[in-house]
Amino acid sequence: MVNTIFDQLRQQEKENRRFAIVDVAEKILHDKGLEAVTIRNVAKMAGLSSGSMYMYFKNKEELLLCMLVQNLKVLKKDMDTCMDNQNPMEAIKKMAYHYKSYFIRFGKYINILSFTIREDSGFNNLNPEMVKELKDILSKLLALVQETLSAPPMKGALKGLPPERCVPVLWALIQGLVQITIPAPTPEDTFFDFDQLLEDVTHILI
Amino acid sequence: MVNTIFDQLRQQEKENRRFAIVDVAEKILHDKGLEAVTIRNVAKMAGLSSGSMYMYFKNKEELLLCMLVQNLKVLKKDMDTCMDNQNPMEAIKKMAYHYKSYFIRFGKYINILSFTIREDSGFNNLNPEMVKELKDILSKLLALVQETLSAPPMKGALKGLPPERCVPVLWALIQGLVQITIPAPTPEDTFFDFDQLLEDVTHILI
Amino acid sequence: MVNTIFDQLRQQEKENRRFAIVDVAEKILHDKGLEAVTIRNVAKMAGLSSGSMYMYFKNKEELLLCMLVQNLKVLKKDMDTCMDNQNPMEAIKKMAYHYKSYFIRFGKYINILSFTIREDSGFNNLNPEMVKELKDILSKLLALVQETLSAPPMKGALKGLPPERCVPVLWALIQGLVQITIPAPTPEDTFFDFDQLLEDVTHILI
Amino acid sequence: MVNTIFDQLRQQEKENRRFAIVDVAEKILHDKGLEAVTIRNVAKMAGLSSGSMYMYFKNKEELLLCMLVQNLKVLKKDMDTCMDNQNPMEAIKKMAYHYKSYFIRFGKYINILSFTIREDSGFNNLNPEMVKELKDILSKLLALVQETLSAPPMKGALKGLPPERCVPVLWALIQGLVQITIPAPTPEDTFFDFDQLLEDVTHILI
DNA sequence: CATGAATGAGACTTCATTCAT
DNA sequence: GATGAATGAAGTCTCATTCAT
Repeated sequence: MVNTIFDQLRQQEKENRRFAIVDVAEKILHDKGLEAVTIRNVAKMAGLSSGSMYMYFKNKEELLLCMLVQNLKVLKKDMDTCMDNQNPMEAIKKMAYHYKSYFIRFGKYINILSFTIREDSGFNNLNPEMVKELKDILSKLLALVQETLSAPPMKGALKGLPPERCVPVLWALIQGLVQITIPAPTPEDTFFDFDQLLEDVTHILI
Repeated sequence: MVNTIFDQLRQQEKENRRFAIVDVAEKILHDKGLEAVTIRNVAKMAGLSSGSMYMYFKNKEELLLCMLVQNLKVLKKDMDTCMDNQNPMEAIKKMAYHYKSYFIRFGKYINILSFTIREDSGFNNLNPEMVKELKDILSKLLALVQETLSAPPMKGALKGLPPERCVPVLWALIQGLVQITIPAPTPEDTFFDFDQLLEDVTHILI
Repeated sequence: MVNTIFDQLRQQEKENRRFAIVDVAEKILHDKGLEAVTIRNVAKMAGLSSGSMYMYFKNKEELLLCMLVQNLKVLKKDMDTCMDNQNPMEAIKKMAYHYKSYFIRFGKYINILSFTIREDSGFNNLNPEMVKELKDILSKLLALVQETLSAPPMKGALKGLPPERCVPVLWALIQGLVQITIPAPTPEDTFFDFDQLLEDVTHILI
Repeated sequence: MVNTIFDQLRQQEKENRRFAIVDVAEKILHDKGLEAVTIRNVAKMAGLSSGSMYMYFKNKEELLLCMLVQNLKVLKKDMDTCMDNQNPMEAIKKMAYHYKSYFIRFGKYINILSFTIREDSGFNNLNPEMVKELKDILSKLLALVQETLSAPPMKGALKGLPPERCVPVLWALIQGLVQITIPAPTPEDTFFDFDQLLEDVTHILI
């Protein structure tokens, strides 16, 4: 009931530890793939017992969702910085880079759709609040892109298509672009080059 | 030692059974999701013992890879039919539909990247021959698209970009397009509409 | 060392809190079943930390034992009120109702035998004092029944069997009666009807 | 499809092993109590891996249900032998003994009601066929008692109460009787004596 | 060839209990 | 006194894979 200063501290500490755990989980995700992201592994790497994991996350799904949200927040923040740019085309290119970074860091392993479109794929135990938070961030991201596309120099660039219809076009493009240019560990397995492709795309778009 | 007619028959039979098993696996994949694709489930549905599965596939991974190859073959065949089309733009739209179909049927569950870029994520035991076959089909697919883009009416359409550079642009676009328009079970969760988006994209491209 | 007035107060307060906790535990027991009666759940519902539970109960077993004792006390009190009744047969019927109430409230979930006959089944860490208290109440309950059976109108009712031998007969009957008439959630699964059965039993007895 | 002789053998063997496992489980139940009846413990004692337990039982609940059914079958068989008896009162006494034996062996630990009245108490995953079998045996048992009570010498014994209403009275009596005379490990903790009580009850009943 | 019983590691999760603060 | 974070053992269950028959 009483919200003592101590409670606040505790709350803060808990939040920090959640961050730390998510960081560890992300490292495992990146180093060994999604299958290696088990409660046990994460706990061990984070230096706690697997039982303790459940103090910070209701279950494994929540941990994953947390990772996604955290990554999206970073992405959002990165994208925000692009807004200052005078040249919207430049802004969009930068956004593409940020999305690439996000994708390689996280999106490559877990698709955002798994959470928003839950269907049956095992995500049923999620904290509704967190799901809401997720959808919020998503909306804001889309709004950001739309805003960029509505800026004067960009307006009408895409053959006069209204900005709200440009957004999905752009997103699809960037999403696909990033995906097919994911760098393989051995260069000869990497199909396409991101920078070249991005150049070509912007060339076509305007 | 001797390559009798019998050996050939056996070989052929084996191949047929592999097909049959893969079909079953695919049905399970689509009906119940990736998690339900277990060796046991597939074996039971196919009417053989789980032990026998290992006569046809070295591993579970190989089964999955086989599924991918089989699906890519279908995609390839579907795409081939688009070539006849007089109008390259129409051809490309049709290709997009075929890709969508492939994606919903298979690509949605298992990303091609998991196999080509193996890295770590658990695919280490693959038959190199099959991996080679996979890459072959992939190349052919890309060649097909490129061919379409090189046809006279299309030539120079994308702001004069040479066809080999148009291919990835197009692929990225379609890949992303399909991905972000995946229909959710509840309509209100489906973010964008495939047909609308496809319209807009083609409008912009030419 | 010195038994100050403060110590007494503390003692009293501790006792009160024990009561409160047991009440909470009972509510959980009835609402969600025995499995939900965990130290954590009880603590949370009672508004204290799980660690603090151990200030009031040596361990979980003791909490359960405490619940039993408290319920038996209520049963005893309820039964006491039956004594006033002029008609012993009526008194006995009322007792049966009280026992039924006790059974549905508590006995159904935790059998008294688990505590008195400890043997093995996990109850080894009990406070001997409490076990003694439990046995005391039990004795008093039996004495009560015997007293009722010794009252003039009842005397000799059960074919002249001496009261002390009637007690177990009666108890067995009531215990069994209550048990086999426990109401199932769906009426068609409830085997027998308590009231009817009670009628029949009394009809036979006298 | 084809029901070969081999399949039959296998079926039989599987059945036998189920029996064996149930036996082991029962031993554990009796020796260490219900809480000790874990899949792990049973598997270890039976000499298999815990994973293998799931070849024989869909889940833990099914194992328990199986134990119950098996025990009820024995009880039923035992009770059948009582029918020959010329004297129905003797038959009933013998039934009581058999029930006692069943109760000490099994009923004491797991109440039949837990299965038939499932409510929420954790039994939700049961094989409906087995539940049906359970209810069948139960019905037959009750029918048996009723038949005994309908035999001429018994007819009208219980103050003319019709046999179908005598059944629950009797069952309640025996159930309660057995329950309150359960022998404690230390004699001084055993409240009442079964034989004495049974004598008294029959004395009263007729 | 084919079978399916068996394995054993490992997944998630819960909970009574302890202990530094 | 009180707290609640942390533990660690134990629970149920699944699954790819092997191997005697």
